[in-house]
Amino acid sequence: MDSPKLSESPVPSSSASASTTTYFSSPIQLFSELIFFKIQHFAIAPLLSLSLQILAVNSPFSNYISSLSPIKHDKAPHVTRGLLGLNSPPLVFTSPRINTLGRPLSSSVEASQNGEGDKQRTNESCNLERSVTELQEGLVIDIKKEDDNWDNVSVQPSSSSGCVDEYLADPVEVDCANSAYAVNSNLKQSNNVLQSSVNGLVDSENIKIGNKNNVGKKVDAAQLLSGQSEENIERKLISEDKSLKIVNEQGASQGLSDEFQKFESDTFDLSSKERECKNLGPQKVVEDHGNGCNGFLHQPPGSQQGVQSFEGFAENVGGDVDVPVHCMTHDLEASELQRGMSRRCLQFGEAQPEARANCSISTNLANNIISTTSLVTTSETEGLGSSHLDLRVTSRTRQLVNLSQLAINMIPQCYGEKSSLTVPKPSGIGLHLNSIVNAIPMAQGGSASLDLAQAIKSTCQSTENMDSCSDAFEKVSASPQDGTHEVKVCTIADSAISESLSAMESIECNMTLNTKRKFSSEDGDSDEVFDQQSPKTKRKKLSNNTDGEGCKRCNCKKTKCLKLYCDCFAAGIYCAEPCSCQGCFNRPEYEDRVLETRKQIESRNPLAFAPKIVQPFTEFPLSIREDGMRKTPSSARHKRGCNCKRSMCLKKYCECYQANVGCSIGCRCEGCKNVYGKKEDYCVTEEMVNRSGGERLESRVTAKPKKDFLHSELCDPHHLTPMTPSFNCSDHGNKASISRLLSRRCLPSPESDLTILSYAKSPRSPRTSDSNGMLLETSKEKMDIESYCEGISYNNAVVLADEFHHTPLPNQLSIVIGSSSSKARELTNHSRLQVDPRRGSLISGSSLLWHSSPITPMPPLDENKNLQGLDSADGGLYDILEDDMPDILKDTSMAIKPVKAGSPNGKRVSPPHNLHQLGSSSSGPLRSGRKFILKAVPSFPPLTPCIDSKGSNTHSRNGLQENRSND
DNA sequence: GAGTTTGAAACT
DNA sequence: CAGTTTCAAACTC
Repeated sequence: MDSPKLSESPVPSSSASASTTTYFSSPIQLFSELIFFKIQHFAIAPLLSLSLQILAVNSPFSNYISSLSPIKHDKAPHVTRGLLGLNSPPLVFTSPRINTLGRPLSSSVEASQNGEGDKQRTNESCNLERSVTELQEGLVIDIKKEDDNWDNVSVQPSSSSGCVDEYLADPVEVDCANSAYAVNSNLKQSNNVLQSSVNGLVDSENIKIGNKNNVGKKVDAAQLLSGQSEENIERKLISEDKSLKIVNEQGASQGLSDEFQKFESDTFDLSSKERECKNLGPQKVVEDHGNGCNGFLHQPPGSQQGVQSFEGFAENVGGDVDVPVHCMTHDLEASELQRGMSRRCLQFGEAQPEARANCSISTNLANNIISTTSLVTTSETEGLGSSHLDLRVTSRTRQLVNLSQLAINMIPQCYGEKSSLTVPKPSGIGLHLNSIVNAIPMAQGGSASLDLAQAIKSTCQSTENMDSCSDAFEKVSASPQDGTHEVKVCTIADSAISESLSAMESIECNMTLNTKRKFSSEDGDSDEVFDQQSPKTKRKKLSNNTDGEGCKRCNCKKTKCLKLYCDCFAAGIYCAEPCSCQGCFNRPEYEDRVLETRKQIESRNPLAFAPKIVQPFTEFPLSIREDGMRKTPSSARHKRGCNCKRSMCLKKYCECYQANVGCSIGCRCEGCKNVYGKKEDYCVTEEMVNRSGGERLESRVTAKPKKDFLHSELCDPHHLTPMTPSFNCSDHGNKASISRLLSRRCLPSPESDLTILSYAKSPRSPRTSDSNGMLLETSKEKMDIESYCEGISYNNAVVLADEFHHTPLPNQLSIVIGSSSSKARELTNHSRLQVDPRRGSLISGSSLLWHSSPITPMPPLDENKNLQGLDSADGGLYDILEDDMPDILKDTSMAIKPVKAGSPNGKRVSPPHNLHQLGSSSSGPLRSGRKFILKAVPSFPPLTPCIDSKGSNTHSRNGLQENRSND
């Protein structure tokens, strides 16, 4: 796809116009081609496009300058352009996808036309240095002029690059995902910078941001006024690029970008820029300018090596592109630039905490989400305090930059950032390994941070939520200051969550929570007050709140909320006002203690914080679904099973019943009468499945039901928890249970993040079918809501499926099956796998979500399989996606649909008789890319070990379960 | 609201 | 691993 587009765009053009260009005429063309090729395979096209743009920008810019004025002054603008070049990618981001390429291409074309390509770059780099000084003098005006010129030029190219736009769109997304690093720190600045850069560099057409011109100018002017060097500007531009990407993605998907940008621009511009500038030396800046886009791409380099994550990949791609380009002219410079970029990244990371205070859309949230998916270990989270960026980078690198990440990026950063600012503490939330907390800097009150993250998640999950997010952003933007921001953010997030949940019945609870939280946050030490409150009063509150039961909280008296007895602690969330606990240590103030305790518990039982409800792995395979075997009994089951003796699994004493799931083989209950499904029935159904279509699954995954559970868990630990909520909603009408699950586990708990899949699955269960249509709908809505964020989990699932399909069975299977012991590992593995394997697919998927990307088609197929498998018979996930999923998700869903709707034969989807077959069938043109990704996956150091461990764990568990069943 | 029941979690 | 104790939620009155 990309290549053709490129070929089109490159087609000749008059040098004077510079709009059209001979892309390939110059060596740059070769690079570009290579880049595109890579991009196509990896779905990293956006990055490549960015790099290309940078190159083009530099060259054309220099040309333009040379032509325009003898004065080096022009160079300065070039420098700015170089910066802009850096920005140019953002421009692409800013204008979602579309025109960015065109401009860069045009710029590149111009350069190529000049025939100087590399030379120009070198010249530009020199010019950049000059320009740095000049810019301070008042280059701004020049830049504007240049921008105008560029606009003219770019416009033409843009027109030519209709296809390119599509590419760009994807790249943007990818960039966003990749940019996660810088995003945090840069987002704030990036908005303004991007706007400015866009104004200068990008054509007005490309830029979709309404205020960009004004804002960007303001920013530039402000920077100049402030006396900051061009470096700052460049840095800003870089950051802007990232931020713009993110913003663009968001905006494209949901229009949040505008608000978000506004917010960011309002809050952050100068401070973050200044910070960045401080870190960067002028030389570095110059270098960066010289490389412009390259630098942007290079940002990740540090992570690239170690990380195999998508970002790393994208970065690598960018790096590759850059490298050749630089090699053309300045290898040394390129290396330096890369260094500079890496430095910037680090610096940004450092700066990020501060920036976070500004409440830019949070990469933090994204990180949190990602972390939830990736399951960053607590140890990782520990380091949060000082270096959020590092953690992020690592987590990100480990984690795959999936669509989920993109979605995460979409999530407002305000929360995390603010929290970080206000609270120096490391992300406290990380209570659950599974949970997002780890990655996020939860400086804020633990509960609040958790709530925010959750809220963000929820908001992100649903399109409606997106709206709420936007609203929240607006609100945040409205509140300028950090402290207030935090509170507001929390409230907003809560509100958003509540909104999303409202459909789910938990609204009331959320509202109360929100209000309480608001008060608490506003008041400052509400927690203390709350703690001080008598348990009775608390209980009253709880009872009031718990009318819907969504808001229930713990009432621990002796455990100090540091044991699994405490629902809050078990859910990985901090205790909050609703809790009536006494002597509670499950609070942000005692984060260290909480983390330690968690570690201890996890050391004993790695799955202690894993979701208890698991979707049987057997559902995963499509064949089963097609057969319809699995549809009947609710697939979701309690991971460990209950041990009821007197309640007959008909009361909430029974965890299975409480989770609205049927009992399974794993249960040791006596006289089971579980309404959702008796243990006996479950065994029967399992046998049926195994006999009929289960063979496939059995061959690879598991023949035994328990194993299925384990596998599902292992594969997607997150899946487990989520499932329950849906069930709750559907069947009993146990709003309480539902609300509880939703409020706690689904929303607040990190587990919930992953739940999407389970939710989707849950509908299948007969119970759900039995449940009222209303309930079902609500469950779907819930699923939808969460699904958005859970896109991550979704992606994970997809990845897993892809892995099954693509990778040689043994390894992948091992990965997928990965022992339950380390869910976090699994998650990380999955995420990684996703990233790597999916770069193509996932990215595409993400791109698809955000914008249709050329790559998407391929991934969907795999995803479809995965989804199908996940969805099982009902395809609840599918439905969910269709219903309320954001466009992005819808896109993915769309991709998925064909698979489901269509016969297994569906276009590219091969009938999934066996996982192997699926894997083989799934690949299409993208396949190569996927394979590539897969290869990359193994390279991830953490993955393999994790996988191995998982595999062993799973097996052990399976054995245990089997033993139990035998017993 | 107090007390009882229940089963998971923790401990030995 | 099994048995016991502890704990907090669920439930009953």
